[in-house]
Amino acid sequence: MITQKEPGESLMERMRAQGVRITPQRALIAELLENARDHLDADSVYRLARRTDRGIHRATVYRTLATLKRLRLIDELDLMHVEGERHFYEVRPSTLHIHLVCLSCGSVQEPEGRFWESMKGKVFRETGFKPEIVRLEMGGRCSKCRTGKKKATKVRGN
Amino acid sequence: MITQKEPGESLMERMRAQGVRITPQRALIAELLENARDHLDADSVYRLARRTDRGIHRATVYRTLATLKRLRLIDELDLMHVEGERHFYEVRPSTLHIHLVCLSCGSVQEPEGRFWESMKGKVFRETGFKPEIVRLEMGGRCSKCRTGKKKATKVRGN
DNA sequence: CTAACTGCAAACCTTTTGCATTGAC
DNA sequence: GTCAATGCAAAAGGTTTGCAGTTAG
Repeated sequence: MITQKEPGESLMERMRAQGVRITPQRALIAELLENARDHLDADSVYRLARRTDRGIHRATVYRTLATLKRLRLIDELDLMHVEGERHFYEVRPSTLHIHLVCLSCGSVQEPEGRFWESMKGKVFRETGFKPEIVRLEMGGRCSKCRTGKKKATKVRGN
Repeated sequence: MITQKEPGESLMERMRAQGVRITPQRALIAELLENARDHLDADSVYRLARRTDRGIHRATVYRTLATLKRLRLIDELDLMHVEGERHFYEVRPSTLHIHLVCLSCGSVQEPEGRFWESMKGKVFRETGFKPEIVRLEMGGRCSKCRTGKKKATKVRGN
């Protein structure tokens, strides 16, 4: 769901365009992030990367994620901490979307739309604050968990 | 700024109403959270609490914050991690507001308004997801930092 | 009185850092 | 060839937990 390929360049091409030195490790991490079916946290990236490169080090993963974040090529998410204190990452999407995290089953929905996009302009017009990064996460109950059994599978506080 | 007193009961009264055992430590922590002028993180709560109760323990602070969070009496914020990985807390406000975190100076604005409140209904109507906790944080540049000197005081990635 | 809470200390988990070596451009 | 990135290991930072003693209701 998070992998609607950007029309433009790949993450690696954009890294190169930003003047970042392309190492095999970075290329691998970029590819993993782009092809991920779910949101990955640092440890997931590390374990996936090790399938291809046995020697890759955790520190390299962290450093690469930090670089990508600094270049605004990926966004960092907390997903309401339903899964502990990990941070998750996604390739920065072209249109703003929000994350609906079900506190019962842990599923994450990502509705898109003009409505969310309009928030940035509204904030700027009303406060003079120029938003660059938007993180909108809602915790609650997805329709399945609400209509189905009341007993939640995996209730989390926040 | 975050202390517009709720019309209803105090945080401690609401804890009691929820069946939580009121200890001096919990009463103290609740009072600190309610009277805080800024957003507090766990360590700030701990240090403030120690001014009154020398013997209070960090673990008690963490456990009380977790309890309040579970009861939905306080909300947890990350404030875009401009200050590291700490979590900040605020007494759950009656009206939804958003947090605008300046990546240059670290200031936090909290505009309120119907617009943000309307997001919950919109999400529910369009997706069937019932939002309980909303966390909307934007990172960017506040008007001062944009109009003033271009060199930021304290630039942070995200 | 008793279940729930506290203080304590140790563990835990994720992330960061200094340094010598390796490698991209 | 040179500067930047990697692997390594150690430390940092923030949070959690098991346990024995204490206390609110």
